[in-house]
Amino acid sequence: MKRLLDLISEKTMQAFAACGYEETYGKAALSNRPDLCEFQCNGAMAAAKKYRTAPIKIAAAVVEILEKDPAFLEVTAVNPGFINMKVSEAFLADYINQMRADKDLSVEKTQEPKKIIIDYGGANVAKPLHIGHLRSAIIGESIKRICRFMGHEVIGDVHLGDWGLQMGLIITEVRRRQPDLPYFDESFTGEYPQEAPFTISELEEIYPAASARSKEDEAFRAEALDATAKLQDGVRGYRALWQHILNVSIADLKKNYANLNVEFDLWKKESDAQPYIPDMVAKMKADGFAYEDQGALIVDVKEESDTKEVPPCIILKSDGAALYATTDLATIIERMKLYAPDEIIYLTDKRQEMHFIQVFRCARKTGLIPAETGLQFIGFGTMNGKDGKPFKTRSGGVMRLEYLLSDINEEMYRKIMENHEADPEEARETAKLVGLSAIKYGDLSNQASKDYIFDLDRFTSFEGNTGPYILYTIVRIKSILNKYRQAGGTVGDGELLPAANESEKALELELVKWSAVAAQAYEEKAPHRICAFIYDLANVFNHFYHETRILGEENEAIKKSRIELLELTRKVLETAIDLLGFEAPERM
RNA sequence: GAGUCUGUAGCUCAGCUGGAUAGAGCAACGGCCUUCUAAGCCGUGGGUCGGGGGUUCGAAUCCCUUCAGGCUCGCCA
Repeated sequence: MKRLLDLISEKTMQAFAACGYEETYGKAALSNRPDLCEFQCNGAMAAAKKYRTAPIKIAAAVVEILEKDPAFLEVTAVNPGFINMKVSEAFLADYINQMRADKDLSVEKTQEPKKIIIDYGGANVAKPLHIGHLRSAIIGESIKRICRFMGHEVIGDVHLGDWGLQMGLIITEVRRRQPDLPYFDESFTGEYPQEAPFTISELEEIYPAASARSKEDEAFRAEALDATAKLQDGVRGYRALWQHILNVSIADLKKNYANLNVEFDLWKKESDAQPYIPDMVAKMKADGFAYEDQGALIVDVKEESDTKEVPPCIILKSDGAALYATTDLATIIERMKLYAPDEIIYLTDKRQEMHFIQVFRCARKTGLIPAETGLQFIGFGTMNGKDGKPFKTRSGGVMRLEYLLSDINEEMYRKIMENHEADPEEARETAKLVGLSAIKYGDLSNQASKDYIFDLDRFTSFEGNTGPYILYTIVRIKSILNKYRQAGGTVGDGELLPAANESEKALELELVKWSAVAAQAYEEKAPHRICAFIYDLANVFNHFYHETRILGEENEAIKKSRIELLELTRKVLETAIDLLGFEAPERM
């Protein structure tokens, strides 16, 4: 379905052409002066130079043609050469009716669906999710949903870190504590127990303990390195223990991500890529890309046009071990083999940008990936505390996500109960939805690439530009629609009449922007565009709500029309927040 | 040192493919609940868009320069 702005542009461009000017000068735009007009065209100023004519004369000639079009309520030429337009209420209502009838609410889905893998989340096995994992999960989930909404086939992959020294450390610590377990008995040939020898809380305590010990105790560290090597070599007992660690961790991670309304299609992990490494390395060597330098195996990825030093991509350390880049490259091979995506998007902290530049260049240079397959890195900024420094708890540690969420839920619950009487059970559910909206909207309303201040008090205050404000607006709408239904009314089968007042027209004009906003959010992979839009939409709606009687309207046709306008507003808002990864309750 | 990102109201942020008077929220102050949820609405005050120069009819937006801060710069992830 064509956008309203494009329909208007067609008219202005035709008018420019009819006056003898190049039609590209006639491109229309949204007004930046809503007090003067709804749409504007500034092409007369640009055309003036080429045609050596006063811009106001050009504008006046164009206006003369546009005035005859019933789509416009008002078209004026203003000095020095602006063309200001207001559309007619009937034209607008007609467009909105078409939008209501459109299954995608006017959003143009892609003509060429791509298969896209999004690698986000950044979770590690055996380590609890903490604040540092929040942005990747929230932004990644939203971008995944936006891509999917635009018609692409999207695969979200959490891609767990499960293969480094961390695993050796845990295994060694478990051995230190429970040396008699069969996993450590090399002569053991029977079936290992089904039950893991630790719970998730124990596991979460084991890793930091092991990490600390390895820094003090040389022998322990050596043992952990040895355990890591043995695990990677496939020693049976260590593999079995590792599998327990995975199982226990993944179950816990799934629960935590579910609480965030984050859902992965794939739970792949670093270890899955390991089988691809030997052949990959051999091929890079054979093709002459990889060579030894200072003991390490590297691939040069410098390019002529570089303005800065791009260090070579290290494939193998001087001790022969694989590292981050190796695993990422092997993962690309695995993904191409298993899924053949058209594009892979990586979402991590922006400080990893150089690493991905190296990996991407290396993958292209060595032919791991065809030229037409896209590789995109999206880096997000740091979450800082109110002091502008990386967010820490009062005691200086990193805060676990679980605690953060339960703190927020508790605070929301308290506020709900304080505001009005509510059923405690329903209030708990509502608190979860509202709390999640607070935290997600707080993050997503900022540009992802910038650092941002994580201010819990502000996010949970539910005043102003916040998630709860958006939800409140939706709840107001739902409440009216429910009352209308309870009184025997039906929703979705009516016609929108031309707007009867300014605030109603303003609401319609805002709704019309949805298609362009969704497209831009997708193009830029920018959820904050959606936030900005729904905040505007909520504002315009609340203004309308305040000015206009809906259920109290006596004229039935007008009442029905307004109900339909509310229903469309609700649909757009709920579609939009779904793309941000949260949802609205029925009441709050 | 090189590269890169950021700098907009007291605070937190939009706007940056050039357009008319730079927008929100918070905080401050003042109104609006017998009427569809006041988690709301309306209003007041608050800015040389870090500084300087340039391009343009027109610059927060593009170019140059300068200052301040963050981040990155071969065997961590």
